Amino acid sequence: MTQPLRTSQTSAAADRLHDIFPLPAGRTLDICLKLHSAILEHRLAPGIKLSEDEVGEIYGVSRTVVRAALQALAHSGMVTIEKNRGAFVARPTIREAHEVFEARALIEPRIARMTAQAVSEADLVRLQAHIDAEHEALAAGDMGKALSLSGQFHTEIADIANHQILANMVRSLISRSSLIIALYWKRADTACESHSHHALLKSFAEHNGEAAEEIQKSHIIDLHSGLDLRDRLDKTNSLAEALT
Amino acid sequence: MTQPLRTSQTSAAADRLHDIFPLPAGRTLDICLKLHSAILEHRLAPGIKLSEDEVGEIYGVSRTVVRAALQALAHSGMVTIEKNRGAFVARPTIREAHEVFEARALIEPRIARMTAQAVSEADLVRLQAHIDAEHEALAAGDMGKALSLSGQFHTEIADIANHQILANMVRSLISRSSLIIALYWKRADTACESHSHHALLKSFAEHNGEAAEEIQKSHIIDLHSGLDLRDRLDKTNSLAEALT
DNA sequence: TGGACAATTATTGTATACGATCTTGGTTGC
DNA sequence: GCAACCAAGATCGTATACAATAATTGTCCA
Repeated sequence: MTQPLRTSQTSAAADRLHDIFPLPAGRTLDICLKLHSAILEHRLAPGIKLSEDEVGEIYGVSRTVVRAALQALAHSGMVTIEKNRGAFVARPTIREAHEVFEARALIEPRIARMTAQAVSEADLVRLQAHIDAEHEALAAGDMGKALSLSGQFHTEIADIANHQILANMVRSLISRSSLIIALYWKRADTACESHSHHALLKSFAEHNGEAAEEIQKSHIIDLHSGLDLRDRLDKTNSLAEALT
Repeated sequence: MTQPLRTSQTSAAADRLHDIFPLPAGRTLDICLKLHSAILEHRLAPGIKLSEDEVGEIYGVSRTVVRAALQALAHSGMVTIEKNRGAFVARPTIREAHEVFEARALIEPRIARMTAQAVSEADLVRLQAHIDAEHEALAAGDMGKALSLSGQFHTEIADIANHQILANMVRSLISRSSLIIALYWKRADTACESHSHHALLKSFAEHNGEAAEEIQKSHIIDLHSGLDLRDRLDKTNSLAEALT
């Protein structure tokens, strides 16, 4: 297909994102993707209010389209909508955080196995480039970008597996993981991550599904353990953290 | 909590359904649930057009709320929306059908294992009552109701497992399964199904997670094999099937 | 001075109106 | 007679206006 006009980020990743939002391409989808990437890049912190008027004015569209976009985001778990109160960037609870990573630990290893079977040479090259970019961002100290790329690595794997439904589940889980990491990440070093990704890629190159599954499982569990999910004041408003 | 006014069907099932649609309770949610159950009960066949004006007039609401409801249903995969053409009850492709049951075969056995651990006496009683109702419907020859109850049985199990994210995934998959069954079911006898459900319940009563996982896995695979997913004209409009 | 109540303000929920796009039926030219 | 084109109708996409609800702030009384 010819490259359609795309206003933001890498078109490859953006194109795949269409699958999450079952919206006929248009302004609504644009707003969706913009808010989505803003949240993924941690430019919109969890809990922030997304006023319809405000968002509409920023992007130059009516509340109607903003509403549709917010509802779409709500369905993917990135936004919560409260009746007569408005939409907010989601603040996953500790419990949700556990559930997300448990779900990932269930689904992604299976995906990895499928990917090891279906992967092509071009895919391997693309994944390697992704890892390089991740290293690069890490070396530059751009932690936010590194984490974002790390998530995209997982979604790319899911795409290669050629299983749309599981891939969309993974995508949704990874989006939520981004919010969870924004709230609960404790580990300073993400070096081990890159190592996992490299090992995973190696197993793909060897078409070793068993190994890929095992590596991915360990990797997810490792990520899970990298969160600080102790029961500190969970329901704290932004007020409390401003006063610490 | 006090029983809120609920316009349709059993409140227990309906209450849980709220989780699928992240909408603040209101007319939009009502329409969503009504269309949802209509589709699940096979009263709306796959492919049927859901005109905004038409639906709005039926339920006495504006197109605005109907639109929101249709978009919500689109997110859950029950409805497809085509730009400038409208919304239709989804027609899962053969590929999607495979994917749905593959995903179920991955997730539901794990859920079953968790349920075996978390199940209470009250849960067991409720599940048994569900099986009885299923037998009853089957004896009465009401195949549609039996299938609907069969699906609800799976969602109830997911609720007991106490894992919201996986439960919602299962709910979504089962909703789509209903559409798939409407399109591709070939097996005349569903007796084996009831047997599986009974065996599952027994493993729950014994808190035998291993057994529950294995039984559920076999059960899902069995359901999958009960579909006629040969490559007959897949993209057929309602026209072709009207001329057979 | 503290709390409860009431009016104001702001924001969302819903309906309606208008413009854009697609479908459909008829007409015209070849 | 056939195909292509054009116009009319219908449906969706979007914007705007009004109504309903919740948060806030100011005021009054104990």
